[in-house]
Amino acid sequence: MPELPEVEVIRRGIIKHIVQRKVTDIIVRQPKFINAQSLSNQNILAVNRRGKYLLLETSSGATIISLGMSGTLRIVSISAPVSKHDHVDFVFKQACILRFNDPRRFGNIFWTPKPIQEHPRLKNLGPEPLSDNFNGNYLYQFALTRTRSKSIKELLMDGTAVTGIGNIYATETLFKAGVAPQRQARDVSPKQYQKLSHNIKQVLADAIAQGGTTLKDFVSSDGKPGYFKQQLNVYGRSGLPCFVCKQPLAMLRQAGRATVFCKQCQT
DNA sequence: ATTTTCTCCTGCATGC
DNA sequence: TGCATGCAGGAGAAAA
Repeated sequence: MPELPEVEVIRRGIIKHIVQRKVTDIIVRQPKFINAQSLSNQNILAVNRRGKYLLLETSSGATIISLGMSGTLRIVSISAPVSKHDHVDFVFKQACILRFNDPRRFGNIFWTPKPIQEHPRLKNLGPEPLSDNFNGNYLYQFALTRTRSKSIKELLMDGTAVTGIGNIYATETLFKAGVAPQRQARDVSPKQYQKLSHNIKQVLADAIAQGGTTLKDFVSSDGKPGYFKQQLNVYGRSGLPCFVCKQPLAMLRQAGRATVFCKQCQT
């Protein structure tokens, strides 16, 4: 499940292969992703990221790619055999193919003319967690003025509050900060928000450095898995002993998503 | 206005 | 062996 770090790892992996190159052909094998055609014959000027969205920018606009749950983008050779769920090929003539594969098809591909940030999917996104305008004070103020009864976990996963943090990293961050996931966002203190925002940046930066988190199927653009999984403290470890206090980790469901946490270490 | 549920979808684990 | 069931989950849309 690509979250911000995985998308960033992919961005860094593909950029050198496709920037300043022209897309000469686009093969769409799944009708859902027909919008990919809009990139035809255009030159890629930049490869950027906004939250979990990847932006292939051209002089007239951008193709916006969301990887959903299971989407991957790989750089493969022109003659690479097509396999199952290879839904889109962006062909760069005599260079390579940027290949989009997505078994669960939760991904999306859009085209937007300039200005890119006005696209409905991007317009209402909160700040980038790794940027300077995301900090403890911002989060605290947001919780106070923009939430009524959201839990802290739900706040971290609310894209309008801060973008790119998914279930894995929200769960991990709360453990690191020692904050119980079910607590009301409004009741978390400024000091704890300070710690949370710091931990968010740390965890995300760490995960990027490790090449992302591979649970089952995430691979970067060159096919390599990420190694952050080895640093996961709680995610996916329900019932297993807490690394700190040895008590079995608890699990609860918030807004439909599983949260694993330690009742003793997180208060 | 906010919160819950539904909807995409496939693959894998479980249970009979 | 194979079938049905359940779950995972990002995020918009619809429903409550």
